[in-house]
Order: sequence, then structure tokens, then C-alpha cells
Amino acid sequence: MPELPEVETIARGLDAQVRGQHVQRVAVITPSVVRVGDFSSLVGHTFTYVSRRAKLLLLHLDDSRILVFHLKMTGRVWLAGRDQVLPKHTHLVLTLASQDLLLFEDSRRFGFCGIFTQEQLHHWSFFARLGPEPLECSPETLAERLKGRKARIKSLLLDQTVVAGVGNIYADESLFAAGIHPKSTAGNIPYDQLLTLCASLQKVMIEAIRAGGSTISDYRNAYGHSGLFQDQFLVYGKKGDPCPGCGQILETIKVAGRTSTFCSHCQVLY
DNA sequence: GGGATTGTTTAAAT
DNA sequence: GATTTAAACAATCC
Repeated sequence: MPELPEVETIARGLDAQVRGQHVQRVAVITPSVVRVGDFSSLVGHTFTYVSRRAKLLLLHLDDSRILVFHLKMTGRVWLAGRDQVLPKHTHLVLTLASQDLLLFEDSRRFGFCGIFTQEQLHHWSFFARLGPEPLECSPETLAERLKGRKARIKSLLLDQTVVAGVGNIYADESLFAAGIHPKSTAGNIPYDQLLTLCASLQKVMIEAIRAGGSTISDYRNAYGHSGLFQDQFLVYGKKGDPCPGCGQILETIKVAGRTSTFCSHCQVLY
């Protein structure tokens, strides 16, 4: 389940590996997943750099077009050696001049990729409506966007138009760190607590990037390696374990249709 | 073989 | 009209 820290880790690894590389050959294996644009037009073009916006992976081309990936639950983008046997759910293979293979795999096929011009990308409503990058703005900026809202705080954290890149893992971890119950009405949370939450979100994401992201099952970085941040989870996926703060057993509830793990003693319901 | 899994879109409700 | 919530959807794994 790649969220901001995982996609950021992939982007950094890919940038180091494909920057300046020519695309020599393109094989679209699953057209329904590789669905936007003419992929054969990539041949002969060069990647200038790789970046990230929200959970989107952006591979920039020398003609200013952008190869965009959304990995959703189980997508992987990584650079394999020329002798790599193609994994079962490989949907796109780009052969680079080095003969390394840029692979897009996705067992569930919820993810997708496409080629966009700058104009197409910025006119894509999903892209245009994305909220601020949580690591590129202040806690105050984020808190202002949550202040006064009547929705549950966890729903807003997961809403990509409110703040970009947050998924279930980092929502649960930051709510625990801030001592806020996931079902709290955002507008009822004292402003200083909102600030604490936004600072906690930034801190947990920085730590997760430092650890190379979190591997629950599918996530791998651009080198095909697992992340390490799952070993630092305090609550996510730990239902039934004692709370690291008070020892009370961690519980789960559904919020916004998502499983949320929390401590009913340490996390205050506003 | 049914349930669980996720992020996003769409529709419905307020 | 804006905000919020729920349902639908993609497809596979166990």
C-alpha cells in the first residue's frame, strides 16, 4: 500500500537509476492497466528526472511529457537486470539503453499508468484538486485546512484534496502520536492539538522515508527491496497488542470504511 | 468461495 | 453550493 513515504522512496531510487537513460524498447503487456497515451512513442526518449506528487510517481521525459504511475494497493515500479524473468503480474516493460528493465507490476491491477503532457496533467481533475504536500508546508497551513470542518479527523487526513499523500498507515500512526481519536470531529479538536497532529504527521513521514518506507506485503523500492518502517509501527496493524503508551489493548474500528487501530485510553475523542 | 484488502470516483444525503 | 457519508469499483489472494 504505497503512501507518500513509499512513493517518495521509489522516486528517489528511480531517479538515481534512470536519470539520463534512453528508452530502447517498450512492451505493453496489459493495455487496460497501461491505459493513457501511446507508449510506443517513448522509444528514443530520455528520462530527465523522477519526482513525486501525492502518491503519484512522475517520470519526466526530455520532451516535457511525463510518465505517471499510481500504484494503488499492490503496484510496483522497479529497475531489474536484463536477465530478470518477468514476474507473473507484469504489465509494462521498458528496456533502457543499459539493457536494464523498468518493470511495472500490479497483482490486483488497481494501479495504472499513463503518458501525459504538462497541460493534460494539470487539467486532470484529480491532480488539479490535490491538497498541499505535507512535507512542503507548515503545520499551521495543514491545521488551517482541518480547522472548523465537521467531518471525522481521519476521513479528512485520508482526503487527498485536504492534504496529499496520506493513507491508512500514516493516518493511524500520526493520530496515535498526537493522542487524538480517529472518530473525532475535526472542528471540535483544540487548535493546538491540530498543530500537534500536523507536526506528528510530518515527523512520522520523515521517519518513514528515512527507513525506506513500510513493507506490509507488496511494497518494494526501486531496487526491489523491502522497507523497514513497519518495524517502527506503534499501532497500525497491531490490534490486540498492548498500547506502547499505557499498556491497554489496542482496538480497531471502521472510520470512513477503513480499519483504524487506536488506543481508547490514550486517544481523546473530541 | 466469500471476505478482506485500498484509494478514488460517483451518487446520495444533509 | 458545499460538505459529508456511503456505496461502488478495480482484481486478486487466502
